[in-house]
Amino acid sequence: MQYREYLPFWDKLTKEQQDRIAGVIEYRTVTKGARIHDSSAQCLGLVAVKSGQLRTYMLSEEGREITISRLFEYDISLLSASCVMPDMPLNVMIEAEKDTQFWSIPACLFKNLMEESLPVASYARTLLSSNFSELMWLMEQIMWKSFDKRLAEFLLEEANLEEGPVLRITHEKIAAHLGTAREVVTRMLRYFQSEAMVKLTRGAIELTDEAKLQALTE
Amino acid sequence: MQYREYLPFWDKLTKEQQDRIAGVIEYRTVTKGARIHDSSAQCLGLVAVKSGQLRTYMLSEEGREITISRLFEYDISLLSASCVMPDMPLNVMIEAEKDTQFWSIPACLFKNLMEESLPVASYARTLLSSNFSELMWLMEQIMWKSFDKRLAEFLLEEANLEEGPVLRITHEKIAAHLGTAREVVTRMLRYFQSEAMVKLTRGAIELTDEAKLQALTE
DNA sequence: TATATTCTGTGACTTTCTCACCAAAGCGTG
DNA sequence: CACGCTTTGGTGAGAAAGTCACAGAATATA
Repeated sequence: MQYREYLPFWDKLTKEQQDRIAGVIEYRTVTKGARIHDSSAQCLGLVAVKSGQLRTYMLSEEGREITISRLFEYDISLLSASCVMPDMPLNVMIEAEKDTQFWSIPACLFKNLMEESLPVASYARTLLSSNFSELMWLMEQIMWKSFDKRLAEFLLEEANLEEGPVLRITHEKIAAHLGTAREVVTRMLRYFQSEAMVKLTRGAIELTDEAKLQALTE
Repeated sequence: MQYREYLPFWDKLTKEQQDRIAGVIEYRTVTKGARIHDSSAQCLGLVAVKSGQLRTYMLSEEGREITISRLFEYDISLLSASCVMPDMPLNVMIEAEKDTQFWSIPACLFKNLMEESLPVASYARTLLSSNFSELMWLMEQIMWKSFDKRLAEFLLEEANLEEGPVLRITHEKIAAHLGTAREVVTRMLRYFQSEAMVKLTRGAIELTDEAKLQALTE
């Protein structure tokens, strides 16, 4: 029942609408690494994260990935509802970066709600608009920033999430986040190490000079 | 007054709302090459194209460009209204690729309409969702497709627009559309010519083997 | 015609990506 | 522990794409 607080538009719904949600909303627990949505499967609908961490990403035919966005507690994603949106089939996948608990509202119900409730339509519009901005930002990064800057930024971000200077992540994963090849990450990290910005060990990266990394991003 | 037919949500508005639009809607005529919106200037709001052709694009600090979308008759864009959308300042520019006539509704009015009219909110949501899809598609192109395929696709698209196999466009412009450097375009075009797919002359490109270009894109 | 401007062509170099392969570290089982 | 297996990281060679500098050709303009 506590899902109300995770749905910002809840209070703006009629009793009847709330009941409809209550009737079909699903609560799920997934473990780290689980893939909870792919473009082939039927639509998951709206996803509201209760705890943990999800990652949305694009997947190429050759198996290359790039992270589009990351979802934390109280975040909501409509990407998985893209099937009710017009036209193009988006190759968006969602997987759990940590053990995660979330609710999902089937796409068809949410679509109906958007069509009959102004607050829901507004909320969806705001969300989409913010997703759009973020995608534009990502595109700017990819198009116009050199890889050393992008990697430095990623490492700092990651350190922030982990709340410590030691990241337990493989080069492979980093490559998937940034949409490049593992070798490229390895080589750049070695360069960072030679400049004393990081210390590399198997499966972990320790940031030894965050200021220097920060300087690099600018 | 004929702008009604260019605003798909017009019939769903109240008389009062229609009057408010009528009071502030602007009709403008611009000539080819004109820049009608940049991220610095105040918001243009919603743009509805009556005739001609507009191009929305991103601009990097170094002056590099990449085309995000192209707008033709009956197309509507909210990009220029991004200021009313949350957060990030988008570096989106709009310029006229041909002499163009369009209407614009100020962002603040449109924002109000979205908040009070379900059909308008719905329409905006649909538009945003479709913009998002297109941006995702563009990103896939950039990330996973080699440049020869992207260029071939662009040439064919352009030939379609011009309704003829002779494109009057410079390498520089193509580079701006595709987000790359002019030299890269020149070299690839020379390669296409050596393969008898195009014939190059100053300021123009003739497609001499569209089938072969088509084959390249797949 | 003379001059300026725009457009295209090219070589040399850097960055990023790809491919192929190898080595080291950890894991599980007998 | 010893053995093989899997995961992770390292590296060279070469291709693709972007950068820089400059030059020549075509066109516009004076």
